Amino acid sequence: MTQRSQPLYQEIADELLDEIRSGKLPVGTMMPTEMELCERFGVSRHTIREAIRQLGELGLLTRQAGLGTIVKATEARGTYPQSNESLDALLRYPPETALEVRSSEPVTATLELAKTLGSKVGTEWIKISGVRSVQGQDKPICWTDVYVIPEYARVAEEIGKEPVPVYRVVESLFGEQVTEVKLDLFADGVPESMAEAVQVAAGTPALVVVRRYTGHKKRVFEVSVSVHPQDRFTYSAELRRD
Amino acid sequence: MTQRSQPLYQEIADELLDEIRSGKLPVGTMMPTEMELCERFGVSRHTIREAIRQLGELGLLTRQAGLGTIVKATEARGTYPQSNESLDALLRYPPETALEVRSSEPVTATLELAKTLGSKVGTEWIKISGVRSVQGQDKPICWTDVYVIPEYARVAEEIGKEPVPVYRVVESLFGEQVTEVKLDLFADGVPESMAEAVQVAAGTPALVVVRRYTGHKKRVFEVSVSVHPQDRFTYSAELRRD
DNA sequence: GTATAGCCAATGTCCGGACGTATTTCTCGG
DNA sequence: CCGAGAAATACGTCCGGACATTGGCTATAC
Repeated sequence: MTQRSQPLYQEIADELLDEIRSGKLPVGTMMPTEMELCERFGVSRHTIREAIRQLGELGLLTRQAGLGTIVKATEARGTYPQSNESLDALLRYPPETALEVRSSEPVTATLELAKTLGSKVGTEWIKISGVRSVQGQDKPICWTDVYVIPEYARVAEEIGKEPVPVYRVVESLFGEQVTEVKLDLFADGVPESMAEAVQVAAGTPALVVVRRYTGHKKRVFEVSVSVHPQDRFTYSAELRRD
Repeated sequence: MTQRSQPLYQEIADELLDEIRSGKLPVGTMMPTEMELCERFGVSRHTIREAIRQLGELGLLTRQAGLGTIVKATEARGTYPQSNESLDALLRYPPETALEVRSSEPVTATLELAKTLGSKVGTEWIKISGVRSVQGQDKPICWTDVYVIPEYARVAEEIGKEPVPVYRVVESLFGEQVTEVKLDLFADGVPESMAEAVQVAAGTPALVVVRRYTGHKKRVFEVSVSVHPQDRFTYSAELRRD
């Protein structure tokens, strides 16, 4: 029976993939049912299920008992995963750096700040600001503004005691686990307000890294904005094909 | 039968996972055979295979016909995958942009260039330079220097004809498939040599994105260095816990 | 008009069986 | 003792069957 170079289920998966890619089975539409595919290919339900499973694992289909199988995408999902690393490493959080808190205060989100925070105008936050340094080095690697929800105001007292990221302090004090992080990197000039603290001239090119942390309560509970003057920090990533 | 909160195969997978984690089934050793597990748990081979498959998909086991099932790891791999996206999207390659080639020439890697390229001093490259623009917009979003190995010099003639990334042109002309990309992002000032082309003042803050492409021949075949003046490009990523 | 219950369709779980392919071990012959 | 072939072991593919769970639609009752 299996005298082919590929198993039957793989051949069927490939054929269905071609149909998805060609638009014959468009994104958003229902696939034929398992029974219809059994008839069409003249194979058992088991083989069809395995073929569908292959496509599902590629992220092309989603299946719902009672409803059916829906085409979700035309291309295999991230076949180029990030390397296997912890969240800290994935975020390229500067390792072994302590945040030296310079100020801590409640703020209300203006239009511009709301855009940065990804929150609504008028929302309340605790803003904790300071410089982050690598131990043993003269110049700070960045200025950081950390915004946390008022419920977690107490982290301000704990930050800086250990060289750990703020989200880990939140995690340990309040049990809020990170489920998602959104990351933005862009170029800007170092604002005058923080130039002296990081020991550069105002306007010096800087890499700005914004990290928005969402927890299991489905809300953004922390946003950090780090301003790295040029030559102090490089964000690096490695993407590998399986 | 299925009056439990979890399917049988999931319960068995969980139990086996506990044994792997506790060291009762150490990394590097053989798991019990399918038949042994059928007897032990009093279930069908199908159910055992599904349980094993779950652990296999987590990267904890590898299976070999004729040999058996080997414990490979004690922890599920990378629980913080990058979001499900194609390579283009993962690289945050500016979409629908065409590279307008301004120059193309052979270069020899100086010490500084070798550092950027991740290659040795003295190696030969073809340097293809130009601006990248979004169709319909006035200002280019970046200046790009693309370095390819001399073997792929011919891409210079093809670049810019379609709004596709250079590595895709290489792929289609020469069949070299990307297996790995290393990505660096840092801040710099726009050099005087490219300031006019991107319509900013020299020294303007810029996000510099270096992408190094390795192919299946295990060598870096392309390096691109894009200089994005401030306010023209943001690199964004989303990391989610499963 | 709305809510609820029932029915049907579609996927999910689990059983059993048979044969194919890969790997290792054992046996027999030179 | 060594090599070749056969047998045993273990996973991979594929078939068939049955029942459970999920989701949507339709009909009926209030």
